[in-house]
Amino acid sequence: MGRSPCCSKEGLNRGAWTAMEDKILTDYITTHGEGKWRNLPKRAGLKRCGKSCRLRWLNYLRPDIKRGNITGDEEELIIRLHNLLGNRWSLIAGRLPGRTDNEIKNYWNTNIGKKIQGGGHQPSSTTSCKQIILSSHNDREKLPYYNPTKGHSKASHPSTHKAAINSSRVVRTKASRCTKVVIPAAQHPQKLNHQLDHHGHVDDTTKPALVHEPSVDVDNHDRDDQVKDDQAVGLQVPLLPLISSDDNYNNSSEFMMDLELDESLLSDLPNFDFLHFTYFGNGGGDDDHIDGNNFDHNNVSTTYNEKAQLSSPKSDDLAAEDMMYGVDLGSMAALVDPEVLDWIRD
DNA sequence: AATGGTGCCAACCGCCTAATC
DNA sequence: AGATTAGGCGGTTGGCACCAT
Repeated sequence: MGRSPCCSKEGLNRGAWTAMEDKILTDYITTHGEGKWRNLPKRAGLKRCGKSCRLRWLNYLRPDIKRGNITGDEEELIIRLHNLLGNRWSLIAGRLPGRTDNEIKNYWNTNIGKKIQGGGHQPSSTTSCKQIILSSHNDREKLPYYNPTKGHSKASHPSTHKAAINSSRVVRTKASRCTKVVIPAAQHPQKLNHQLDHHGHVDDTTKPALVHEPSVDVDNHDRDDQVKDDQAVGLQVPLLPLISSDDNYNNSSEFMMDLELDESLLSDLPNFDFLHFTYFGNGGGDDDHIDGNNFDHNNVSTTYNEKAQLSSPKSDDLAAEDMMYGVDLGSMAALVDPEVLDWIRD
């Protein structure tokens, strides 16, 4: 019944990989391709667990991996995505071609977290981490962040912040297969004019954000395949969705789709505190400022909920119909595409 | 030069979900 | 349908390098 065991851990090598092991693994995968990790060690002649082989390949040996020198743009992107997704390192890594989830996780724990904790962060680019985070969550700085200066003290380790993160306004996602296709609102071409190029800058020539094929497992889908898929359908892969004040809330569906919103994420929407989820904007105080190089916005600080209330009013019956999980879908209309709402109602 | 503290990162651990039988 | 496992993920840790004293 079921599958046979992955591997016996007895007699297997552990710890750091040798150059010879790396070569064997690389040669084998170059010849036979990825996957079948369970049988790979035996076939390749490695005394390693398949799981270990997979990890070594994905995090270190893949030819397309960029190592070290995380740029300021990448750092900003990591911060923004982490702000939205929390410790979903694989999702964050999926938006940073050539970067691994492990690398981003390590970078966060050793660099960004410390900078934020210190409060005096000045990243390699012009925008501070703190500014980026405070721009959307002015109270986020109250959360305890990992302080690496204490080494591996459990008292200061990120794991102790799970509760804080889980209780924060991070959108929680789950790894699951996307079974619905949501066509972005292409009828609003002006909304598609602002995408970030791979340097985090606005690219007015960018094509629409991608909508994945329905059978694609967006969470587990390999990011390189994802990029290939994106390119295959002639779409540029935006590294980060951009909400502009010009677009107002109307492009929120693309915003969510670009973050690979699936059913599970939608199911988490009721837990999302829209009331306090403010737009990134460059108006207001210092802490509410985003570098204009990346966000050329007007002074926007209206919350999604406020936007929703400004949107089309609904009758009581409709309002009742639209209540789901205690959330007014009418209010959510400001956040998601109408077609998405229809689908949720179904 | 020796020692201790700290930072960094590769690798392991344990859990979860989908796949398989 | 239920049991079992592979693959994937985030959390955690061991060990090396670097630096200060």
